[in-house]
Amino acid sequence: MTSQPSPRRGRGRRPAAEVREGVLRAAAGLLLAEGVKAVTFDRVAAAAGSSKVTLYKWWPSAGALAAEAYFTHSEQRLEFPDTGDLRADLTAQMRAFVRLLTEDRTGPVIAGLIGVAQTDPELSAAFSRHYSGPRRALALATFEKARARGELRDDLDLRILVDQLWGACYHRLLIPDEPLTEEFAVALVDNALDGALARRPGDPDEAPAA
Amino acid sequence: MTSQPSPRRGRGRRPAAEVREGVLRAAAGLLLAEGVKAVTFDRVAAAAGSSKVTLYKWWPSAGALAAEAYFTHSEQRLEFPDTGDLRADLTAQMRAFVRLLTEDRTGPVIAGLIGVAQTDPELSAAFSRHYSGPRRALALATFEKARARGELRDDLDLRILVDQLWGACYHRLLIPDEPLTEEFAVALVDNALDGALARRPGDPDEAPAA
DNA sequence: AGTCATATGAACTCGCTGTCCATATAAAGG
DNA sequence: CCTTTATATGGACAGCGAGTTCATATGACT
Repeated sequence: MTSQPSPRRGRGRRPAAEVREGVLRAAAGLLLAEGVKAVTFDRVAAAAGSSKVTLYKWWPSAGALAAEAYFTHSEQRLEFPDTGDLRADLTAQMRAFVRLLTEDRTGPVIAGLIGVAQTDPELSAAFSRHYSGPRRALALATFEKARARGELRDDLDLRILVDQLWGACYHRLLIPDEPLTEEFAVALVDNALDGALARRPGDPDEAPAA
Repeated sequence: MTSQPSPRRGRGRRPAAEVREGVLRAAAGLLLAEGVKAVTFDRVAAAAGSSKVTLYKWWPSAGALAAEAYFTHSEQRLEFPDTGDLRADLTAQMRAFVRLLTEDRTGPVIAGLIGVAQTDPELSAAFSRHYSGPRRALALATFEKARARGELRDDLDLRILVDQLWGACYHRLLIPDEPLTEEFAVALVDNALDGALARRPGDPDEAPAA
């Protein structure tokens, strides 16, 4: 009788894990359905059937709660293909990333989280720790391997390469002056690998501008 | 007494231009002093000594008001050096951009505006129209000229080059996993122009991956 | 001067924030 | 099994901002 987990569970203390789980589930629901702005302490508490006070105890800001809810419930695969052909692997990776960012729900959610992060340090930290950080590290590791294989220049700052590629995609996501497409992803990789210069730098005589 | 333009100007209609000017000035003050979050209709109206109703009539959202205030009062120079040496010009431009983004006030303000824009379509449109759009067009024009001079590859999508360069800077501004420095700007330009590959593509025979 | 357009203050509803209680109950200890 | 302690709960609260409505005062135009 008393061990039944549900029927009239209303008032007093409930196990912390159970409460947290319910709150995160409710927050994720609101986040995916209505966007970041809908994730307020008030609405999450109401949707989860919990008390606002409980939420304030565990999460420093609504943004941090939204971030944790998203990262918890979206189990993204963090994998890089590594076939030994950097251009092919990178192209596949960037296409997948663009596909993720242009999905109906995912794109706006990620953009919204980054947006709120600009005025919510807690969310910013959570985003770096759970999302952008690991991905950056993974990309870097892939580049290290490619460089060890001799595919990349030795004098390159690989971190900058990450900004050139992922940053370009985020740029089109966050400041949508140009469309974010898979063709963009493909051309982006080529640009980054081959460079923009017309004169191939292999030539000893740099053609003078005349 | 009654013709004095200021002392007891309280009640009735005032010239639209004068009101708008005061509102924008107040909004810019709040924006620079306390950030985007401080630019609310309530506070701007109070600071400008105007009525909230007036603000609602002219600006669709607090974000749009903040954007207009910023663009109006920050008269940025929209110039590109064009000495005929693309690498030097671009390096100068990116250094200046990074310097702008890392200024005490400007950086957070721009980041905040982009952040709010993720959930404020009006602000997003204003940002594109007044800020990112013109800058993108200017950069593109510079690249066109460089390409006409033969400095850039003919098959290049120049718009992507813009994303690689400016997008990388915005990336470090908005998702601060790595520092945004002038050294970064310099290396970024080199990366974009020279490419990341170790094999110089100048060779007529493209080395097959085997 | 008279008329019209409109900026104004005040008041209002609503939602969200952040914090205060007293209470009910789960978990731990005897 | 009973007691104690920790804590989740509902309710209430003040404060702020969004967004609207109203009557009024006054600049601008005829």
